[in-house]
Amino acid sequence: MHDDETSTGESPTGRRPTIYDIAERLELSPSTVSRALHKPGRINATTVEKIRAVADELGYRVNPMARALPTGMSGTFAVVLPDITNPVHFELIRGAEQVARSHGATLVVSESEGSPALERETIETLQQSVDGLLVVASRLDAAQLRKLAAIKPIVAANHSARDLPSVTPDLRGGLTAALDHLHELGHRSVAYLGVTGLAINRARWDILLDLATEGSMSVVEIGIEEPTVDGGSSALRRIRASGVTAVLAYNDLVAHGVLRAARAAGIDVPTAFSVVGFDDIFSAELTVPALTTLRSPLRDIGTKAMALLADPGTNRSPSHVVLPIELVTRESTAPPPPR
Amino acid sequence: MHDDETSTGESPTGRRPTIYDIAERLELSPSTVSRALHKPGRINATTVEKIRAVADELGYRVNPMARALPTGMSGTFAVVLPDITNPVHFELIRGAEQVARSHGATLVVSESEGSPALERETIETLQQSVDGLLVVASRLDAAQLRKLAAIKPIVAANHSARDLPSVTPDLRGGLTAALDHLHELGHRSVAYLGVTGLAINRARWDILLDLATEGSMSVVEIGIEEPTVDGGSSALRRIRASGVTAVLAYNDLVAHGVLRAARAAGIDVPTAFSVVGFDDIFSAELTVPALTTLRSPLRDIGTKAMALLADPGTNRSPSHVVLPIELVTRESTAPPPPR
DNA sequence: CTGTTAGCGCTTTCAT
DNA sequence: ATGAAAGCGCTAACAG
Repeated sequence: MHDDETSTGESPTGRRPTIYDIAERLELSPSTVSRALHKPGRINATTVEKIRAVADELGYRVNPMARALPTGMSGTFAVVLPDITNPVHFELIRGAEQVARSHGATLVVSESEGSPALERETIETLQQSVDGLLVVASRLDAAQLRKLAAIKPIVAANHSARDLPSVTPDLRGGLTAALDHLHELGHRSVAYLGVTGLAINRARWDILLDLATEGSMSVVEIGIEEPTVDGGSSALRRIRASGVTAVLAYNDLVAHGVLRAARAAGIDVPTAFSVVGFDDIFSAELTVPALTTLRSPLRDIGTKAMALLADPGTNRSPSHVVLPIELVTRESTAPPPPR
Repeated sequence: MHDDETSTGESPTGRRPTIYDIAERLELSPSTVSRALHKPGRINATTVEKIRAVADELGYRVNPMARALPTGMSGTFAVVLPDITNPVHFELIRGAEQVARSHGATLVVSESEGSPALERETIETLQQSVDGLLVVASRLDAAQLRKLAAIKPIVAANHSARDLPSVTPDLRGGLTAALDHLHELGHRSVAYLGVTGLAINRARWDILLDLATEGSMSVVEIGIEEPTVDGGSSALRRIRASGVTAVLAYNDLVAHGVLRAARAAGIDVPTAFSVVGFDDIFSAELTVPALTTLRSPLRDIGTKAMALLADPGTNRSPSHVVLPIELVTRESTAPPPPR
């Protein structure tokens, strides 16, 4: 059996060829090879040809490390986020990955486990080897981030940071739509299921407070520990005790948890109370009842944020991009029970 | 407002200090600093102290790039997978990330979009800057992978590759359990909803064929294009046409799709037919009916695979680790309809 | 225990 | 259009 049918015929040795190898082969200087490969136009067209030919005959690839040393540019960007397991982040990562790739860059993903200290540590370490960082749902405050950004550009995704470029969803718009929807259905008192201690949570709560004051809606906060399915489940008793007729969940995972707990307890949603999620992750339409949720433009946030980051013209100026949130009405919201 | 309360007092300049800066400050040689920081025991304890002190006074961090050049070790590993968006990969990535971190290494995640050519390209590029690769659900054949592995170690995760270390779930065991379960319920004909053209798919199908021959079960394959929710939905008509009373889905996403389509068509699962998923992603228990599924030890696969990869003693020897699969029985399976 | 020297692979003046 | 040489930050012999 012959299994040698590879396109690029790399040498059998375990060592990758360098520009020296190809320079030697052609009796040229390494600098010429370097230029031929990366500075179009500055070298005789026919020598470029030859160099190219030998390059892929040898299966040459530039060594990004070696390249990064003199230039200070690594061609890689990092995204650091609190929890890589949260489906919310995936579309964001994917958007970012796609844009990074279109710039010929690589993406590094790193998790900070929701710890500010670890987040800081991660950023400082990563800064040595990337051209910029995408910080998602940071647990660090604006001042710290600004200071870190002095070394390598940082753009904030999914949370705002005063002095940094940021890409965020239009929380106010989205929350308004959700509250209006609930109000139209007849609800007058809603609970917000938030994760205590997160900056983004505070922002939402503030807006909700504003909105409630404006409209004729009463709103209470029910704090949960973790933005997970289990976190949501654990809140059921308090939801029932609070007497609200609708709940706004921190995210879809939490909403899933509420649904699961309600179902387990024999409580029908949306008959007993309505549930609105946040994010519209893929499973939101698969539950029963299917989840009414605020669709956050995750993919676009990732795309936009990476575009800002990859462009030297924008990655330092604090431009705040705000993307619209859409209310997706499904089955988990209905008029409140008569009382 | 004073906002200077950072722990490590880094210099106001945008340039990170090097070992030269700290060597100069202490009138030592750079190599002493290098050793003090990374070769414990070889340097006078008190000088190490001083060096440490100056180091974090200056906010020093090693530059991994500079370090990688002479050593050939970058301290980063890559995981390349077909689709970063597939929840199946979440836990695997997370497991890998955790182990990588415990080795002080960074993880790069890269997507190949299911294209063999792009996968190859991605691997070759990444090889220059990582110490090893975790290739998940590869679309490349064993020969190609073996050849690529000549440069940097590759371990195969979630699919086997003859000459490479691999970590895979016990497909045969799992499928046996699923078929037994179905058989006990009274099913005698099942369809396998596979993604045509994937190596791992072929493996499953072969096992299924084996198993069907052994037991008294007839099995047909229904091919779908993509292992996604939509892919699953699109198969409903063919499932109904085939006359089978149970279906084994390629993964939970596909199963979700079948459930969704059935629900939309007013067909009740499991009354009309049973559905068994694969993987047990977090949303499997949230659907209605909750999904009976084969729980693949994703997290452990990630953990194990990265452990093999990070250990120079194991990352070249083709050890095949097989992890057990567990059948999780929920609501989507029941006796077949009487006929 | 510590200093000197050379180089990792590539880019980049400065020459020619 | 091409070459020579220096250097990016760090490590690794090889001396002392």
